[in-house]
Formats: sequence, structure tokens, C-alpha cells
Amino acid sequence: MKGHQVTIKDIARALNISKSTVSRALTGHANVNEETRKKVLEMAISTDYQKNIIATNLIKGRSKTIGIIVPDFSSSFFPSIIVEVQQIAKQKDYLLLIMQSNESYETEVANAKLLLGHQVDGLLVSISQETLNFDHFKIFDRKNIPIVFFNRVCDEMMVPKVLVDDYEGAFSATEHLIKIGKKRIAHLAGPRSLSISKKRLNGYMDALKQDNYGVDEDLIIECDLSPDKVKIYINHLLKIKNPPDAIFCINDPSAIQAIQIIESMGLKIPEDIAVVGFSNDFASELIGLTTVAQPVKDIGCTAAQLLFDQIESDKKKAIIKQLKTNLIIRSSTVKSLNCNRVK
Amino acid sequence: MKGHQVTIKDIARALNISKSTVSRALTGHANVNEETRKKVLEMAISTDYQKNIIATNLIKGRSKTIGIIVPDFSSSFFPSIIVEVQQIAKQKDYLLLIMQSNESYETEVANAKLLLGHQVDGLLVSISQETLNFDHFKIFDRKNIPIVFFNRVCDEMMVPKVLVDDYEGAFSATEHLIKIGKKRIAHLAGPRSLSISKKRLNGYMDALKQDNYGVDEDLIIECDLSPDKVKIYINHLLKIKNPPDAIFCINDPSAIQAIQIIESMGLKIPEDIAVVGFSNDFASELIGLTTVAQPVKDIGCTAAQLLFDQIESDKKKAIIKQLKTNLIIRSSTVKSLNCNRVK
DNA sequence: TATTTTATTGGGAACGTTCCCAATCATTGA
DNA sequence: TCAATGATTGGGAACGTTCCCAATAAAATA
Repeated sequence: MKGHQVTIKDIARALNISKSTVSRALTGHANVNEETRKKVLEMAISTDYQKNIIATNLIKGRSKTIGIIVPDFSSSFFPSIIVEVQQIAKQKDYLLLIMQSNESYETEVANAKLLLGHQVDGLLVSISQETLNFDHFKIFDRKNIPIVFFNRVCDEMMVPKVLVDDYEGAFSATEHLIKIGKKRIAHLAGPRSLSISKKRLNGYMDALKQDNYGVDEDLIIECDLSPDKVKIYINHLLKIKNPPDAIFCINDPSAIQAIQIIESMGLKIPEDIAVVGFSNDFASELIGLTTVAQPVKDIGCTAAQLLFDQIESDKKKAIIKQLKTNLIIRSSTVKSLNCNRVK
Repeated sequence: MKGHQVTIKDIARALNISKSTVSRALTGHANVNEETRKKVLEMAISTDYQKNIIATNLIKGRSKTIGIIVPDFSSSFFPSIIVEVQQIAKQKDYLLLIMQSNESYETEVANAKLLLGHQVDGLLVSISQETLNFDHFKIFDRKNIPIVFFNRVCDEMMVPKVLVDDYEGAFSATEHLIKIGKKRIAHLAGPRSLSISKKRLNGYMDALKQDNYGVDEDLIIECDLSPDKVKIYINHLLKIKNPPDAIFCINDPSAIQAIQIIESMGLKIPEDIAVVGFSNDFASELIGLTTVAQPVKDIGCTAAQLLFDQIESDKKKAIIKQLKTNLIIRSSTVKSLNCNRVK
């Protein structure tokens, strides 16, 4: 179906000039007669000529394209970051290739290979929860294609990373639960494979220890991030002999799920059980979830900036930027606070 | 910084064979000695060889790439559709280029041109609220590059479109408000430029007329889709001399905003004012918003399918698929219904 | 008038592939 | 022994650009 696309050659033939001249006229290069240029430009418009960026990239040996691999679009977190990156890429005249790993290692590897094949000039990554092997990213490093990790990072690679202070965030969330008088604080932890899980777990445990609370292993559940599993674990937590009076969840979606389950069992939030999440997704404000806010815009900008710094400067530097989190207290931990849900 | 990428030529030189043979070995073509193939494959792996898809696309005259232009990522609606499209594209071995117009006509035009330059084999579009001129899409048609509109469509182009029954959805939403006894039902309408706005407005008006309710022009406010504006209009509606007892909003984000404003003024939902939205975003279930659900998965799949039908079959057909909506009644219109927000 | 300078142009290689066509060689059959 | 067949290979054009280098013509200088 795709008919013949107009090329520089067609314009050259039609005007009876060489393709070199047409190329010069179109790219705004010097040394082309004004009259000729005008004729070329007119012809280009009237024939719907559109330059083949692919061909240009091939000859220039760079693609003006960067890739980003994120786990999913199931909350507002990654889409928000992508919006920021997209904006910076656009302003640098780069194309952004967006890929989802769907939390699958295999898909992530396939995505990485695909991006390599498409000759990306740089890569942003937040790894899947399954990823333990990083060979597919090390290839980029070997080929000198800059790579920047954000949020879910690869510890063993010496490349720039953008993180938030997960330990500190988890610590203050737990401390908050202690301050409002909770005695048995559970933690729905993330998969052990992710360093953010470990850091948040440590923040949680250290806050408990500091206040002379014992760490009860029964109250810590490591779970993968699929919704079905979360349901099972929350239900389990509510049914143990000495159930928790608060739950600090690894992220907002699981915290929101927890709230739904807890309320459906007739328990009161926050009186019976208080809930805290992590990230401050769009939905969290609406349902009144107390959560550790991550500076999404800043994460996106910083990661993109670090990437372009490397692309443009040709030097490697394994900077680690750690951004601040911010505990936002809402009605899932403090009753009196306003909550915008339909009562 | 970007070093020399390994090419087919390098492998050929290293093994002292021709690049034709290497190409054949790598593409799995017939007529290559098993031993030679093995050597080539080994060398490819040990040198991190990655085939340049760009070059292949150039020579094959197609890009195995499709583009999608959506207004934004500010609700779950478009991301959800993209996830579906992404999945189908992947399974067809196509790359998906995701662009956002940010509700800006100019950006949309730039996006379309960029996708043309990147030689997309097809395009999916949901137009921005500013778009009144469609020349940038007609170019695709002239170049015989298939295009499919979804949700926010271009009426004047004879190409496939995927729609939901907006009229019917709005009608049943309004009817629902009438049934629960509301007398002054307002409508926060979308921008006149979008046909979905008109259809939803008509559905709203016809439902009122059918039940012998007069249409009060004071209760219909046309607004663009920016959050600030929505705030102003809702505030206005609540302050007119004879204020509404229900509001049917053009979409979920504005309905959610309406709820926030109404509650912050001390009014009760749904007793004082009932609110209905449109789309059933992720957040809507959480806050108990009654809404007209759109089948996002189906929209994404259908649109992608229609696009690939055209790409693969080479024939044009201006099918219009109209999918069913589904009114989901929650606590923003019926009090007794469960709502999962933190009380 | 002869020579240099300047403006404008065309030719052709290159980017990394694919793929057609011929070339080579060994093997088979008559 | 010779032609025919088959397997395997290499050469080279092509995709649509960019860009270097040379060619041409006109204008300026000597």
C-alpha cells in the first residue's frame, strides 16, 4: 500500500539539478543560490516531501534517540517521570523510545536489545523486580552508550544513578506511625531483589529499634508487586494471632489495596489499622493515603540531565544523585485530617 | 564517546569471508555452510554484535514502526490504551513510538511530522482539544500510510475510527441522575472542538428532554480540560442563584476535582450534589465516583488491530467501530454504596 | 588579456544492511 | 571425459541521505 515516498532525488530530477544541491538547500547549508533554494523549498512543500531521518541518522552514526525502560504504567509514577524526560528530550531534539518490561526480566532483556538495534544514543532504566543479571545493560557500557539508572538501580554497575533517600523515607514513615501511638507496625516489603526494598526495610527496622520496639519477623512480609499477591498477604496479616495496628507498605498501589481490604472487613482506618504508602501517586491524595512522596519531576529531570551530560560531553562519571522524600500525612494515619473522598 | 560499533563488515574481515555470507548466516538465510554459520554466530556473540535495525529498515523501505499520539498522561486513560497497543505491536514485532501533544495543536503537528520523518508504517491518534485543522494527518493519507483515530477523532477524514457510544453513555448517566431524584442537573461540557463533547452534550440534553426536564443553559458550561479552569467553573456553578443538585462532568479528572471542591465547601455528596464522571479511571473506583466506563482495553486492541489490518492488507477501509460504555454506580450518586476511601 | 577569487554546482563515496547475480568448486550422471 | 547439478561463496547495487572534492562559470583583480 505504501506508495513511493518523495525523496531528495525526485526533487532534483524535477528541478533538473543535482541531489547535492537539493540537500544543501533543504538543510540550510551555505553556498546555495537563493533562487534555487526557494525553488527547492517550494517543491518540497508541494510534494509533501519529508526528510528521512533514518537515512540521516545512518550516515551521521548517531540516532538522536534515547530509550527508557520502565516496569509498568499501572500507577502514575512512571508515566509522570516519562512526561518529564519526554519534555527534556524534545527540547534537545531527541526522540524518546518508551519501553515497558512488565516486571519481567526476559522482556527487559528484549527491550534492551531492541533499543541497541535501534542505535539509541543513551538509555534510562528502572529495572524490573525480576532482574538479577545485568549483562544486557553492561553491553551498553561496553559500547560506550551512556546509561542512567533511576529509582530501581543496578548496584554493580558504575554509572550515574538517581535515587531518593529510601531509607530516610521509610524511617520517617515508621517514626510517624510510632508517634501516633501504634504498637505493632507491619511492613509489606518489596522483593528482595530490589535495593529500594532493602533500604526501605532497613529504614523501617531502624526506626523501630531506635524507639525500643522489637522487630517482629511475623510482621514483615516480602512480596512481589502483583496485585493478587498483595491481597493474599494483607489478608494473612489481618488474621495472625497478634495482628498489626499499622501497615507500612512498599508502595502506594499496595497501600491502597490494603485500605480496601481492611475497610471491607469492617475495620476502621486509622483507628484500628493505620496505613502508609510510598511514592504519592495521583490516586493517593484522593483517597487520603499518608505516604512518602517522591519528587517525580525532579527524578525525571535529573536522570535525563545526567544522561544528556554524558551524551554531550563524552566523559563517564558515576555520579549518584540522592533526592529528598517528603512524608505527607493524610487521613489514613490521622483521623481529623481532611479527606476528599465521597463519604 | 560512542566507540566504533561492530558491523557485519568487521565480522567478515575477522573471519576472512564476505559480508554477504555473514549477512546470510545472521539472518538465517538458506545456503550457508553450517560450519561457517557457527563461526559467524560465535563471533557475533563474542563481539557484542547487534544488527543495525535502522539500516535494515532503510533498505527494506519500511520501518516496522508505528506511532501513537495522545493528548497526555494525566489520567490512567491513555496510558492504559498504550499498554494494550504496545502489547499488540510487540507481538507483531513492531516498535511503538509514543508521543504526547499536551493538548497543544502545534505540538501535535510537530509530533506528526517527526513520526513521518521516522518513516512510521502506521499511526494511531487521539487528537488534542485544540485541533481544528487536520492537514498534518492528511499527509499520512496522501502518502498511503494507514491512520486510525480513537476516542477523539477527526470527522472529516475517511479512515478507520474507534469510538465509544458517547451519546448513549451521557444519556444513561443523566437518566441515572434523574432516577435518583435530582432536579437541576448541570453539565460540565468539554471543548466544542471535540466531537465527543458534542455527543455527550447531546446525550445529556436528550435525556433531560425525554423526561420533560427543561434544558437550562445556565447549567451547561463548556470548558477546556485544564485543571485550573475546571475549578473556576465548578465554583461558579455552586454560586449561581439556583444551583444544581447534580453535575455530570465530561471526564473523571474534572469530576474528581468537582468532588473535592464540593466537599471543601461543606456540602454533602450525593445528598446535596451528586457527581458523575466519564471514563472510569483507576482513581475513580477508589474515591467512589459514579462514572461511564469506557472499555480501554478493547479500545486499544481494536484500534491497533484496525491499523495492522491496513498495514498488512494494503487496502483502505473507513470502518467505524463503536464500543459500548457501561454506567458504574458508586457512592458519588447513591449513598448506601460502599466506597473504599479512608473515612 | 590573463589570472585569481568567489559563488554555485555536480559527482560520488559513505553509513550498515539486503539481495540479486554471477563465480567457484565439488559432485553426480551419462 | 564432459556436461550438468548442487552447494557455497563473493561482488556490487541499492535504500536516502550527507559531505568532501572537484568542476564550472562569473566576477574581480592585476
